Amino acid sequence: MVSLVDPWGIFKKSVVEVLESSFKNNNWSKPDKDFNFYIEVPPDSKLGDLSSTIAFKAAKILKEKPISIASKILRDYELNPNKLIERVDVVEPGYLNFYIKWSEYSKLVLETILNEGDSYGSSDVGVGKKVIVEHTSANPTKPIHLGTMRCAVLGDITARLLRKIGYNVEVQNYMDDLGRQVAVLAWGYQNLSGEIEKKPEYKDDYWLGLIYTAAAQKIEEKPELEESIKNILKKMEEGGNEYSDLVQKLVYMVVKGHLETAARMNIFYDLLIWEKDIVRSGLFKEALSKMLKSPHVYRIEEGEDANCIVIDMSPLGEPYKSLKKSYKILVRSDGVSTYTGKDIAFQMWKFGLAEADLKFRVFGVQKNGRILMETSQDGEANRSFGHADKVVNVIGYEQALPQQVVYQALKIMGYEEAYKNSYHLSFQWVWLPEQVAFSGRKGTWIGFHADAVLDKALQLAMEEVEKRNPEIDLELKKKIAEVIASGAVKFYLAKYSPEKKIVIDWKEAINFEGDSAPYIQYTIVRINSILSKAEHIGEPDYSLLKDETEIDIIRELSKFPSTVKEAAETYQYHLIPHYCLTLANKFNVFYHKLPVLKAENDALRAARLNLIKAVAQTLKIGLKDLIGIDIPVKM
RNA sequence: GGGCCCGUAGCCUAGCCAGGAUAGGGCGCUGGCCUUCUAAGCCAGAUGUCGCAGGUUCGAGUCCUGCCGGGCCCGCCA
Repeated sequence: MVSLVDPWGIFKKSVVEVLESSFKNNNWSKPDKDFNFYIEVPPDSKLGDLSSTIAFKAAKILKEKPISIASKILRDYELNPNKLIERVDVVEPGYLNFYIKWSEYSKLVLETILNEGDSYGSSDVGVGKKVIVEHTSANPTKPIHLGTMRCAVLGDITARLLRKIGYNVEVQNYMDDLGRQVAVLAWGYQNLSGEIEKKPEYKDDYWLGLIYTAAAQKIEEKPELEESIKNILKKMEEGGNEYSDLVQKLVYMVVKGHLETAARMNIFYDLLIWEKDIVRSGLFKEALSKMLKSPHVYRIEEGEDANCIVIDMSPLGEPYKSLKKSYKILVRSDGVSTYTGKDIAFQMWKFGLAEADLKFRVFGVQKNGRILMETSQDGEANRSFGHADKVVNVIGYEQALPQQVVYQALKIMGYEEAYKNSYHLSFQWVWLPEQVAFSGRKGTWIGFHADAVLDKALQLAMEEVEKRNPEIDLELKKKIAEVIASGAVKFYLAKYSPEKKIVIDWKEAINFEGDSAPYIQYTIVRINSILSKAEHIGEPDYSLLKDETEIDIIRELSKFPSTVKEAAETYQYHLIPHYCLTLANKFNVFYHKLPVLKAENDALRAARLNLIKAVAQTLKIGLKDLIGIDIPVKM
């Protein structure tokens, strides 16, 4: 970490100091210690860079008109001015508007950005702490569809953001290789792989997905096939037989496909976790023995749930949320753990509250060079996994209640820290046109799986590149088209807030104009093109950057560190795409208005060159480092 | 029956948690800008009962209550 300058934060602090000292001066008391002086960004920069509505709030308590309170604050300020503040205006009926002293601020902002380089926006919030981000966790029976991709994109950005603010991040992908669905896949592979031809262009996950869907439909039609599925499930549980080997082989084929798809969007993982290994590691048994130490976890002796081990949720109020009973069953009367039980145990493992006999080995090397590990019976113990200080689970919104139950259970059992540091990053699924849900069983995913969307985007991007840059060679064209296509799709999944349902709209998903990744990519390429023509940069005089388009850019640039921090700490990852769009737009407005290379004099030319360099650099951090979208060399 | 989420122009969306000054963008539509740094861009224009009704407040898209519409969840299943 080089340095951690947050210019906007510094300006805001200056404003707070002005208000604070005036309060002290007038002997006004603050209503509470978190009192924030109601500082906000005015609707128009003509009304200041920051403003405060404190006078309205204080008016009630002091029984004085807002305008007179504001005037008193202004008077105090004028006796003790701040070097970053140009002036303070009092506006009817009582606003206090603070204006930045740009001659000082521009220099601070631009020098900070150019000095810090790629670390601009970094901070030390998470230094020395580890966070686990679990995402994707798709059923390994079919290719990833756009909904799962949204999960992956969301998780990926979360991981990148948390890394940016200093956390040691471990990205996990949890695979259910024991469920009924994989048994159905295995049955299909044995009985239907003859009729569903594997065409050369099919990826394994796509082909097996077709088989899975066909098998699921067949089984639905002929319930008598249920017997075979049960048989396969039994064999899978026993392990060490032809069925368990087959399932492992098929699941590996599918997951490799998932990883390839994710890699197309620059999404990578640190650890694959197989449910089978969790079950065999004895994790649940160990966790359960710890759970039983809590007075709220006990065996029910009689009644309909006799012989079940449960956790009493009534300390949270009875009944908790919409649960029908005041307790949740952790172990069934037949001694088998429930999903809730397993989830609690796994969450405990993530925090290092249960160790179990989990072993790890190398799965492979990813496109970005990072090694991907997996759990395995044949691996070795490795204490570097798990033991997190904070856990983010990126899981669909429909699991809001079960996730809450898991976290609340930690609290009830006395793991207060683990409870406080568990976060369910919930998101709405992607819907097919006409509000049809993605379904593996029904096969509605076919044609809308992530690879298909990316392929279609690639084809359209290629046409665009062909049209706009016919002179460049084919290899480069392909490379550029790929970056544009995957960027467009990833950005589409990233720009909406997670609780909004996305109904697939091809025009929006594969959009190269407007609020899109290519718009930002184009802006960076455009700046790089100017910079490459600049040859020399003289001595800049930043105080010459006086045009409102230049000021707008500097103001926006300076907000980057605080935006990153806010996005990471409040999990509002879509703030980053929006930030990039806003900054790119401000640059483009400036670009059309003022010349850079042919600026009136050398000092201004140098200042503008550094200004646009700072824009390109910040956009690159936002787009490439935080959203994980590459920048083409040419567009 | 209970709980959670969403409802902002023809379509998509930001703003809502921490209430303030003319509700920001994008797509689409109309018109303009490539003999000066890449037009995947920029400028101008039209399009809004912020789901509805109350309430709190000097002030409500934002907070509270009720309702309407849409999605989801409430199992010894996974």
